[in-house]
Amino acid sequence: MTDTQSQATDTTSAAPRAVVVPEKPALEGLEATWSARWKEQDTYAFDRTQPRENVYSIDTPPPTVSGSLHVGHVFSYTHTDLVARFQRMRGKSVFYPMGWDDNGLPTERRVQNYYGVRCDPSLPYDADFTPPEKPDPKKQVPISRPNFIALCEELVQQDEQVFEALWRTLGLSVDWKQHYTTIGAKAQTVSQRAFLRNFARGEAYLQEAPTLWDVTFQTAVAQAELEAREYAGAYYRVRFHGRNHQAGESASEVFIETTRPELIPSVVALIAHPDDERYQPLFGTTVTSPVFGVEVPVLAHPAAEMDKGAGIAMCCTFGDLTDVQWWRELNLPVRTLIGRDGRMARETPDWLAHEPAATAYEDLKGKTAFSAREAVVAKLRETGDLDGDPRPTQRMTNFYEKGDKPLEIVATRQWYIRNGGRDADVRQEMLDRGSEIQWIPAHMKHRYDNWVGGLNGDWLISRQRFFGIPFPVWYPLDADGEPDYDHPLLPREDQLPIDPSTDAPEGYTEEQRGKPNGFLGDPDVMDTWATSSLTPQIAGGWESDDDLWQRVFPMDLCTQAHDIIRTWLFSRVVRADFENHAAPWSHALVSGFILDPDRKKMSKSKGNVVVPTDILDKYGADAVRWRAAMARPGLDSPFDETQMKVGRRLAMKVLNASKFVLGGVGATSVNPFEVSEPVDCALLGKLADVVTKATDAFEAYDYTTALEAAEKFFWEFCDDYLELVKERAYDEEGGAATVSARAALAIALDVQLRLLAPFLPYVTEEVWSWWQEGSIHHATWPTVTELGSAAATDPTTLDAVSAALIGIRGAKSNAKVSMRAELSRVEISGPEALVRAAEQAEGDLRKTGRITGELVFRVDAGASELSVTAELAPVEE
RNA sequence: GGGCGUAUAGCUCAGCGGUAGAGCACCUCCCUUACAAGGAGGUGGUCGGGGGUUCGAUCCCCUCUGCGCCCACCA
Repeated sequence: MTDTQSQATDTTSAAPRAVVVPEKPALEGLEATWSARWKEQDTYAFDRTQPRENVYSIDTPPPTVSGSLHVGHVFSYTHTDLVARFQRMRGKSVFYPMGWDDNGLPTERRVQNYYGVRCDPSLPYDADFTPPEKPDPKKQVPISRPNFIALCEELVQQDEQVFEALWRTLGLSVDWKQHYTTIGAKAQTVSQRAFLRNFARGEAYLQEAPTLWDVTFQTAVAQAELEAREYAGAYYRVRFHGRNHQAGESASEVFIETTRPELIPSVVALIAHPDDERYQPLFGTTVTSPVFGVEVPVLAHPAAEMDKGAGIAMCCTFGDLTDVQWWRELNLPVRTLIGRDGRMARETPDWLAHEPAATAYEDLKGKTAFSAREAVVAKLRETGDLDGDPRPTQRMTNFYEKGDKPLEIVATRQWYIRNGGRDADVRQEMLDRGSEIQWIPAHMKHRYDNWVGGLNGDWLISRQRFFGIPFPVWYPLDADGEPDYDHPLLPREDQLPIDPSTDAPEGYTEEQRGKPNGFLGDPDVMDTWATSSLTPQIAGGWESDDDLWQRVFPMDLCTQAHDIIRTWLFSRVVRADFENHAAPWSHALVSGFILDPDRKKMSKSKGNVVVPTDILDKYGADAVRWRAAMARPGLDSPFDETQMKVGRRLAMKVLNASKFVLGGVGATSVNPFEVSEPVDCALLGKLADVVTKATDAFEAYDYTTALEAAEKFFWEFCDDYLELVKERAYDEEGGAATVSARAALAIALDVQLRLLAPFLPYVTEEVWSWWQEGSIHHATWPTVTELGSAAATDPTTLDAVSAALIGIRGAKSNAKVSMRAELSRVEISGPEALVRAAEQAEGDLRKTGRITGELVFRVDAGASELSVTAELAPVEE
């Protein structure tokens, strides 16, 4: 323990402290003052000398720095911080790093818009390049890949400073020395090392296969990045022609329904369900496609649904994922027409080389899917093979979550990591790992199980982009200059990080790049998730700082909102399972979303985003944190600005009440032995219950209940107890009763500040600095023991006294007189226990209620609660 | 279509076997030397509908309905 800690916890010392209470305490400026002080004093530094059992380690989501933060982020990150601060006060050395996700497509897009450039990898590096002064989004300047990367790195640094400033203002107790970025050297080394190991163990593999492809960004995307959206389309009923076969009675034509007639030239089969009576005669025969006259078989497969469309489907390579399944399971040929740019092949493919296909295809060359559709439909009308009018439909279509055109399926060579999508054993392993984690709230585990159970393929990690971590892989070229993908060349781990586009593999020289018998660097980069799936390893010093790693891994907590369970959370489980044979953390805390007041998700496109800096400026960090803490784990919560005011009022009240206790009354002695009066003991008894409740709640990650308990007590402390003992505490003559009140006030304040410190780090730190040494954030979390024997007092005494006081105030309020009005007679009646309890505070009630006449306590055996009647003293004219 | 969650005062939410709670809003009053970006007091709900279990249900079970989210769905 440090010096500051032992001083702060020295609550039995009665020695007077130098107390400096400001004349007019204010919330304004607290963030600037204290966040600077925390930075300067390294208040939240991780003490890495502590053994694992004294460490609490946290894996936080690295925010996408090229994106913008909204209140939802602020709330979710606050939730993590609440737990971090609680654990720190409980005596744990908290490992709380922060990373920036600066890698990947979002940064590329931001750079393109910000500077008005685009990456053209075919261009040479230009050392003198400066971006255009006025970026023109319509005329982006093409620049080389190294120039482009340089701009990415530059902009990302600016963005990161803005983010760090925001997090510091919010008061996140991050240890900024434990900081990382997903494009940084540390992340590159870890990503490449983990990849090499996955490859060596067979968990990562290269495969040419149909892949979901975004034609705008021209990159492959993973299942986890899909988003199903409504998309307008139409059903076209199209005739295929039967061939002359021996069963002369069978249909000479068959109709299919399709929403993508432009794919007719790439049809490879018609497929119906094996049990479908209607198509039994056709199985094993062939039909020819309309317009193009290509002959294809009619096949049976159970994935065909009888009640969908015409019950018989056209299988094209590739229109959708069912096509991929049929292609794979029925061994169909590949007839790809739509290319990586989303356009139809510019050369006539061989299966369309004959007539009438060749002529028909001439018009489709190089067209987008959309215009090709129009062209094919026109031809179908000409030949009469379109039956009836197209029927409009809204259907769900897969999009890349960041894209705005439907995904195509293109056969490409990609890197995959096994995740259970194709292997029941691996899948079960991942489900088992999920069961090792304690989910908060518990039902979020269903999301995880649901996702893992529904995987339909391995995890595609390669992206055909630029600003990302390269694959540490080269391929040897044969005598013809063709790459041998089956025998990749790999670096040693001690050479990492490497860039295969600038580094040459061992045994080769740079001159051999791209030459026959030379080598080729893998041109792709890893997807961001392939790196952020390793945040525990990156932050925790895996394979680079074993001492640290042993102290922090597996981690205690990961936090995230529920939308990234399928991506970030799951992918970290996969990586840690393969590499470390462990779940990466013991607890997963899942935050809900902050919705707009209409309960819609906030999004930039809807224009309903609340900018965090605005509300931080307006209400202060403590108020915003208070509101965040009111959102329980996993529950979505609508944003309501008026609630910030409530948090602000609490923060303000802490300042004022503290000023009164410390400055006004001058109560600073926190010696529990001085507390002797029954009411004062009852206060501490009640406080003991609050401490227990808040502690239990926090240990169960229920920060909201911990806050509610502390806050409720605090308001009662201010409104009732403080009012009640004010006069006695002020009492100039002193005496045991005064000493008792002052000690109770000081102890209660001391404890309450610590209970509130995780939520309101600024005001509590400010007040702490008036009378205590060191930071409150290193003070120990309150315990019942420190309250002394008074902790055992029955708190109902205080409740009875409060009820009497409220009754007295109620009488005045009903009479519409000032609280200062004097009372000539007051009678407090009710059940014996309550009356006797209230009677113990007779002096306090008399003074506080300004009772000048008689104060009668009368037992009314029939009553269930206290009642108060009061007579006003005559007012002098 | 599958899964999960949710339905309590005008709003945001607690409660979860014993005839309803908080904060905000609203109404009334009070400038009481900690606090007027305050304080005191008060109005306000057949706890989504229907069944069932129980001496008793907002709380447990079944069912229906609404809302939200996740997944699947391109014939």
